[in-house]
Amino acid sequence: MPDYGFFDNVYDVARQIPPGRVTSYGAIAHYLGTKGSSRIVGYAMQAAGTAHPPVPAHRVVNRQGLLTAKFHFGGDTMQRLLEAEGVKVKDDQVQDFKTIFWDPSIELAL
DNA sequence: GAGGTGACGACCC
DNA sequence: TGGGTCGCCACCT
Repeated sequence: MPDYGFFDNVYDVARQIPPGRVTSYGAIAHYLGTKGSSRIVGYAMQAAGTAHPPVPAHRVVNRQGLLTAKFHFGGDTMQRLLEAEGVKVKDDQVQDFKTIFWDPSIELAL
């Protein structure tokens, strides 16, 4: 079996994010039990573009709901993807962030 | 084996 | 309220 590390764990959670919803790096890290590793989640997302199967990293934003990953996607690709799912984005910031916020520690806590 | 890096978060002033 | 600084832990070289 493959060496399932922290990255794969992050990918697994990110893939469970339903369309039209977004989550934060800290939320995923907290769900994994390592909230201090919020940076690791972001680092994992960097490799998410090369991960298989692909991970919807565009649904993951920072704690402020800001599209920090947008710079890595290149252009407005991230915003376009979110808007295509019904997520309203303005000024690189997710509108009604707390409303569409998807917390794995709650949704997957069952 | 050790050092450096990083798509963040929380604390301090 | 806003800006700046520190910490934090896994992956890569």
